[in-house]
Amino acid sequence: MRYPAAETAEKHTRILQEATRLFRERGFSGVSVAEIMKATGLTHGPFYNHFSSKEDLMKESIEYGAGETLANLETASATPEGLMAYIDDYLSITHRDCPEQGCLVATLATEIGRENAVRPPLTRLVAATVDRLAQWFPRRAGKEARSDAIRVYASMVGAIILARAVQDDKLSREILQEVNSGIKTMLPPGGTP
Amino acid sequence: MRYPAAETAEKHTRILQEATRLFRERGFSGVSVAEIMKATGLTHGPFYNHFSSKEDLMKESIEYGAGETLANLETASATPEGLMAYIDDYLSITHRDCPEQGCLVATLATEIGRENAVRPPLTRLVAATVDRLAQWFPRRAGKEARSDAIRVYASMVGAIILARAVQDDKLSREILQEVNSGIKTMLPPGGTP
DNA sequence: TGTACATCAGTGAACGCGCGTTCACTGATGTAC
DNA sequence: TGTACATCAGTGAACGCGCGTTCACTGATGTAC
Repeated sequence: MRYPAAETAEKHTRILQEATRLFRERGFSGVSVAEIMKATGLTHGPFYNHFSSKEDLMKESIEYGAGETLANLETASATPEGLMAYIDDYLSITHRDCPEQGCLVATLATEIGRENAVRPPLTRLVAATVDRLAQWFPRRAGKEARSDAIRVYASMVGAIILARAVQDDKLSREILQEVNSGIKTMLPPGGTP
Repeated sequence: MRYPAAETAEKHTRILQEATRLFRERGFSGVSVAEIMKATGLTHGPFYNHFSSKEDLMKESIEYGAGETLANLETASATPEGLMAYIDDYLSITHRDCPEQGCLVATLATEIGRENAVRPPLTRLVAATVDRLAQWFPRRAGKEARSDAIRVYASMVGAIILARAVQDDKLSREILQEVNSGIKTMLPPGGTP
């Protein structure tokens, strides 16, 4: 049957939201189209009324998630305290244990191959994150702001991946804690950008 | 038909080698049992003469690869120059482009869930790598050797994952280069352990 | 040493299953008059 | 404003396919005598 136009647009967004959540939780190949549609309360048939393929959804999902991620980073990095809190959250036990609400680079980066529609939006997200972080490191003497931003970002991504992988809570917490305190020594001691 | 006992043992190893190579290249779920067996020159049937399940192979594969990885690290880190070269290799374009010969943590860490036979051997690999690297950072004043080792390892893993994910060769090389030079400033300037 | 037979890794067809995707059909909505 | 009809998102069965896994069978090897 025919549905109101507003409902249709809303359902498109709902599929994207559920897909983004599930992809972050279990990866692209760990989630089926039917499961995503079930999470939105629909059967799997109308999926192809909204997206041309699963890969198309993956791409749109990354774009959707990247937009949210960058908006959060933008807001958080408006103040020095905000950026500190952002890094604390990224390297928190909560982020480690709840990937479905967390960084999509950390969960999905290894799964995209050399030929994949998901690469361009993910590339833009990484580039934009580096650019934004670089605005926060101009103060340290003798260091390039952008170099520090890249080092900080790489260590954050590496830390959350290692912390999630190891089956040893003590080691896992140690990784998050040590990388966090390492980054804090690089941040300007209270200055504004 | 029956085969010589020596051949059987050798085939077990060959399956492990091919599986380890393919898993690193395309992840656990990206490689089928039939494909692994084909790579060893056999049909897929006798797989279950060697392993009880695919997950069992994944576990043995990580153990096999971890042994190789740690042996390489042990040899390389016998001298300061060796460790430098090890880090250069890890953050090289070759390692970025040839995951099938590279670090299995970088390729497989995100794919293991919370309930997975692969976690224990991977945890041992991470713990052993941190322990080994920590032997190289006792010289810097005012820093804990183990803290530095964790920061270095996390940034290496993060850097290779980001460098592989982005579809932008300039940014990709920049990530590898900046993380590399960042680590070099942490290494003792030529001392022995 | 020669013969008869049990062993068991490899063969390859087959299994059940879940996947991504398709499609004939439904029926309330939106539109034309 | 009321009526007739075209629209099209949702339904749910079905598709072809590749997956992990199983199994009856093969036949050279290793062993018992």
